[in-house]
Order: sequence, then C-alpha cells, then structure tokens
Amino acid sequence: MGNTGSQSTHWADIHADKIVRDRGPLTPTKSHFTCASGITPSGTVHIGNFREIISVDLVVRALKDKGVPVRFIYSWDDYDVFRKVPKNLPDPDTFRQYLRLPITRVPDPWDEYDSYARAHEKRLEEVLPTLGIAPEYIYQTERYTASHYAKGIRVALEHRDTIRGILNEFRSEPLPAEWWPVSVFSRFTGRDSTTVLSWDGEWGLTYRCDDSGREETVDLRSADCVKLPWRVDWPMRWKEEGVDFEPAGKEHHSAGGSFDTARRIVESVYGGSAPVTFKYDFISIKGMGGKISSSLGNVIDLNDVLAVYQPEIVRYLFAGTRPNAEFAISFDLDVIKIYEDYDRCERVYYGLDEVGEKKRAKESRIYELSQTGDVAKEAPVQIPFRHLCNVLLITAGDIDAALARFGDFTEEDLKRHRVRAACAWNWTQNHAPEDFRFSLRSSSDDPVDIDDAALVCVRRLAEELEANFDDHDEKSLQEFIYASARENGLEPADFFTAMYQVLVEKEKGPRLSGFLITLGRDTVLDILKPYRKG
RNA sequence: GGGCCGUUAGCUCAGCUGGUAGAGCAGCAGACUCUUAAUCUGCGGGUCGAAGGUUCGAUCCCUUCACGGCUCACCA
Repeated sequence: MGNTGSQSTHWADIHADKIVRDRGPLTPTKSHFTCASGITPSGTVHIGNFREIISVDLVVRALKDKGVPVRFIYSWDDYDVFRKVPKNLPDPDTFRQYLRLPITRVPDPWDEYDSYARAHEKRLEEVLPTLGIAPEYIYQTERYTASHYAKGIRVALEHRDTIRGILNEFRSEPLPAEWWPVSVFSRFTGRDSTTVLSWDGEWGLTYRCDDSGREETVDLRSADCVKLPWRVDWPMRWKEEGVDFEPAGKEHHSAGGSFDTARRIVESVYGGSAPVTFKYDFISIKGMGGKISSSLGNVIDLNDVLAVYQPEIVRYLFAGTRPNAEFAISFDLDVIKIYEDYDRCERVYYGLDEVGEKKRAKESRIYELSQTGDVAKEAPVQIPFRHLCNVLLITAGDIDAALARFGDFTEEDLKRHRVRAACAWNWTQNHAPEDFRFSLRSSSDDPVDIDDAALVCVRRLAEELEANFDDHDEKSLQEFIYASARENGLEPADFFTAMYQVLVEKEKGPRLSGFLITLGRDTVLDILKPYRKG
C-alpha cells in the first residue's frame, strides 16, 4: 500500500526529490537536509501562518519516507519590533508604551506567559504535537542576545555596500550612503530608535540612542542588542543553519521581494545558496471573506480549526491541496462533506472502495501524509460524521453515551472516535445551521399542543412501537407511519409535523423512521408517554 | 513598472513527468405513500481563454496576445 517511491506525484514528494537532487548528496560534513519554517509572533498565530508549518512538515515527512535524514527547524522571529498595537488586545492603549521594543520585552496582554511573543509562541507549540508536528524551535531573541550571530553580523557590515546595492535595485527610495545593514536596540531605553554612527572594521559598533541622545560602543561578540534587518537576517540564517528547503508566502516571492534579495545576498555576501522553495497562497475562511486579519476580528487559529476538524483531517486539508492554490476552510455544511471525503480517502487507501489505479495512488499518498503518526495496519472503523452529529444531539452531547450506540470499540478506536465526536458536537452547537440542530424532549416536559387526529396517530404509533419495535426496520416503520396517518384521516405531512413537535418541538427533523429507530424503543416511549393518557 | 498565478461541463474544481477530458453540486429521467444541500438508479460531445510553434500526437511543453487575480517596489 505504500506509495512513497519516486513515482509519487504528490507535491510533497516532488519537492523532497528536488531537495535531494539540488542540495545533495549528503557527505560526512553534511549529514542531513535542513528544512526551515518560521514567523514573527507579532500577533495571534492564525491558520494562514499554519500553512507554512504544515507545508514544511509534509515535505519533511516525504523526505523521511525516503529514508533521508532531515532536520526540521522552526524559527520564532521574536527579536522583531513591536510595531503596532493589535486592536484585539484587552487594553490596547496601555500597550502603546511598548512600541519599538522587541516583542519578547512586551508583556503578555493575557498575563499568562513571560512576554507578548511567548504567549503567541506557546499557544502554537502546545497544539502542534496533536498534529504530529514536532520541529526544533529556535528563538531568535535567544540567539541574538547571546551574540550567536556576531560573525554573521560582521560579515554584513563588511559587505555593507554590496547589500545596499542589492536592496536599492528594487527600492523606490534608495537607501542613503550612511545606511548600515544592522539595527540596534538601545541599551538605555530598549527601543530600536537608534542611529548607527560607526563601525571599527572589526567588532566595535557605535550607535546613538535617539530618545536619550546617549551614545555607546558595543562589541558584537558580547552585545545583546544588535540585530540584522529582515532582508539580511534571512540569508544570514540560511547560511548559519544550512537551510536546504524553506517555503514562503507569496508576499515574499516576487522579483525584488525578500526571497529574491535574500537569494542574492546569501550568494554574494555569505557564500551560500538559496534553499529550495515554493510559494504558498493564503488561506481564507468560508463565509468570512477576504484575508485573515486580526484587525478585522476574523482571526481563526489552529485551535479553532481543531475544534471542528479532527487532526488527521486538518492535515488532509493541506496535504490534499497544492500549496500555491488558495483555499477556504469551511465551518458550514461543507464540514460534513470534508469528513465524508476523508473517510472515502481512507477506504480507498485500505482497498475498500474501488477506484482507478491513478486515483488510488494519489489518494493513498494523501492519506498517508494526513496521519499524525504511523498508518494503522487495519482499516479503522468509521463513524459517519453526519450520523454522529444526530446521535450526539440525541444524547445532548454525551460523547460516551453516543459512541455506545455504535457498538463496542477497542480502546484505540474509542480514543479516536471521541476526538471526532467532540468535533461533531462542537460543530452542531457552534456552526451547524439552525435547521440541523434539535434537542430531544422527554416525559418530564409538558406535552406540546397537537390536534386530536394527530394525537390519535401518536398514540397508535406508541402502541405499535411498544409491541413491535424490534420487528421494524426503517422502511417498514415508514410504511406504518403513512398507513396509520391515512387510516385516521390525517395527511402524512401533518403527522410528520406533529411528531417533530412532540419529539424535538420543531417543524422538521431528521428522517422520521430512521430517527425513531436511532432513538430506540425506550427513549421514544418515554417521550410519547405524556400523550398516551386521557 | 517588475514578477507570479489563474482562465477546463450551469457552479466549484480534478487532471502537473504529452496519447483525443473527469468528479461533486445543480439539471434531466425513473424509483421510493417521504422530510432537512445530504434515499436509490440512470444520463456528461464541454472550441480544455485566443493565435501560432515543437511533436506521429498537446488541456498538459515553447512563444505571443486577451481577460481576471495576487504580489514587490515601506516594515517584517
């Protein structure tokens, strides 16, 4: 069933092949390939940011599946400046005082973690393992403040004019001659409102703090306050870590964009070469239109998605879509279809559904890449999402009670089903259309008003179910309902309406006969009890 | 202005190492005494945006053009 050979046309495998081809071969001094990802945690790490991580993870998986040693690094660019106060903070105004500080020096607005940056980082780091993603995190604040990049910074200073020339080719306003390829956080105020005055040609850098007017000279080998601007920082780190693969958002991938200038800088300044890359497009949220933006208040993060989609299906969404295609994550009725698509993909993988060979190969590979760990040897038992939603509505969200209705499961299966059930329940409560939802009535509720003809039919149905419930299947019960309505001079449609009133106090509900059977004899009789007397 | 990406059945899209095009939804027909987009069965000749080129053969490769979109030219 494995499909990891070189014939796979999945994009992750194609890029893995390209990495091995362009960046190989491995040698005693190069023992593995390095795949990198990273972002600035300057706000909520949303599902759009996640695309980069999962894209790299999928390529990492593809490399591992080939038996190639690989290192997956994730850079938290948390030595970046707090440039603007997001509108979604609890108390935005008090945060204005922190502008221009590195985001690791800004407090956590929710007061849980050490810093603003850490708060965003931690929330993502905690959830990634559930998706089977485990990168090696690199914190740029730590690196820079430990002077880890002293050499790289010095190299940038040595090639100041070259770098300025490269950047100026694409700028509308050329950088002035006195520009330096570094920025400094003032050691007097912590802010990056500083001006570099001179460099001694070795390790000494002199700057002036614009706010206090004070000047000082720092040694790059011990300074904890000097960093490179993004367009220089990126290529420096490519060289530093030996990055072989790193995708980037489309805002970076155009002529004159940061990937382009980084490529030229790594080649002409750092003596390296740009990694294999690809461009990934944005993610949108169906029904919320446009880009994800914290200022618009439509930030959807990974936890929001995991609340509705089980981890395998989150991976499936990304594994099954080419990175350079924009796509929308849906929270509406599409959710049901996505679950059905995934279950179908699973059946194809295990040979339970017949499809063409080409399609089988493609779907199988997507399935493998969607798993958070190893692929199960035997096909897992499936519980259709839609049905699961209905059963959960019957049990009022009691997950174990709902699953018990599907039979006995192994502990392993139960564990997985609980995750799906939690998603299903969450979806019915927070996203499903009103028509889809219901809550079951019981004998302790006051009976609803229904007319006499309907009442007769309800009683008749109750008697029938009491006596012959086990003899009925969906079809025979259906026939009984119709016949019984007609016998009592009632339009079947009116009887249906009455039954839904009785059961869920709504005009409509799940297909009645199947619904009754799903509810079970005792539950139905209990609900009908108040209608049987007098 | 530069770069990138699209343009395939009414709609949403698959089709990516070239061999005369497919899936879902919608629609049509039939079945079901039926009720939520989601019962079952059957039905898909659409100039694969346009024009050239390469090839025995192109939706898939090359060139040009048209239309649509994105992105860079501030900061990251």
